[in-house]
Amino acid sequence: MPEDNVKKIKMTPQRAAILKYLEGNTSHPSAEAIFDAVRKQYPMISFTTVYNTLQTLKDLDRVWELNIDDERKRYDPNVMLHHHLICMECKKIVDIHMDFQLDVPDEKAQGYMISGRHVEFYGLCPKCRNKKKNND
Amino acid sequence: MPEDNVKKIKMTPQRAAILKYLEGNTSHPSAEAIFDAVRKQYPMISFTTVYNTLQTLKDLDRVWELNIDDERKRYDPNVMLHHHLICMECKKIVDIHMDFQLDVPDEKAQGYMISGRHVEFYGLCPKCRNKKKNND
DNA sequence: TGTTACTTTGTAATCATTACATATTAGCGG
DNA sequence: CCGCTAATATGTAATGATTACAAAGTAACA
Repeated sequence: MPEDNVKKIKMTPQRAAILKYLEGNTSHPSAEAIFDAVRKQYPMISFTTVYNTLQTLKDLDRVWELNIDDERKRYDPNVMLHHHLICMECKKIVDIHMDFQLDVPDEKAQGYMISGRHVEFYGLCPKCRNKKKNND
Repeated sequence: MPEDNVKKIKMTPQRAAILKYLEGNTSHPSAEAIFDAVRKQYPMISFTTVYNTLQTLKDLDRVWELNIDDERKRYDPNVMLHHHLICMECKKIVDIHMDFQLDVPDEKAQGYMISGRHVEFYGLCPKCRNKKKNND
């Protein structure tokens, strides 16, 4: 039978609520955003639980911790290779699904063993472009 | 005559010391690393001055603030387009000078105006590779 | 159903960074 | 060279995100 390659974690209502919120979520939420969202369904959840759960999911490679936002960590349940575009104004992050050629030849790798790659694009989202335009 | 395209800032001993430390520096120092280094030559400098100066230099596009390290901001005096490789173990960052094709077609840009791009590579530096090996 | 290791919770601590009030000074005009 | 003023430096306090910890609770296995 096909092996289930998703490692088991002890399932709790809190974790279920967090996982449900993250499932298919492409908003790249911060821990706080996750906390606020989950709290609506599960008011007694604590912030620490959100952090603990995110740490656990990260260790199991079930979420990706993004450092792209300079103000806070953001989390992405999509752990397949993809890239991101961040609005420098409002910090909204969207996915870029493109297959860039990102091979680094040994002589440029300086002895590092490279295991991950990620392209960040910086710009202005449609809303913030408009705001800027109207302020001119 | 050729216009000097470097905007003037009021020069102080503190700023001179910070600039001197950053000049040609490829270690991608944190604010704390800059503070520690500059303090050796200029013991009375305050941490706040380092942050203030970095903010000023950032506004003038004379340094690049990197969010690649999840623990702290790192600063890079080289503002020409280049990329980075970070050791997931010790957080050492090295430059990758390569010219990747990173154009995003309009239909993938989701209305964003893209003005910057940056590739992050994750891996293990030579030292940390060895440590890992010896622990096996 | 009992046990136990794993989780949750709340609070306190930590760490990086920013805010602010006060003292100092670079750089300009005279 | 001198004096003025806006910009800067300093120290301390505040902030905000994240982590540590101890005590109480519970999922999941036998």
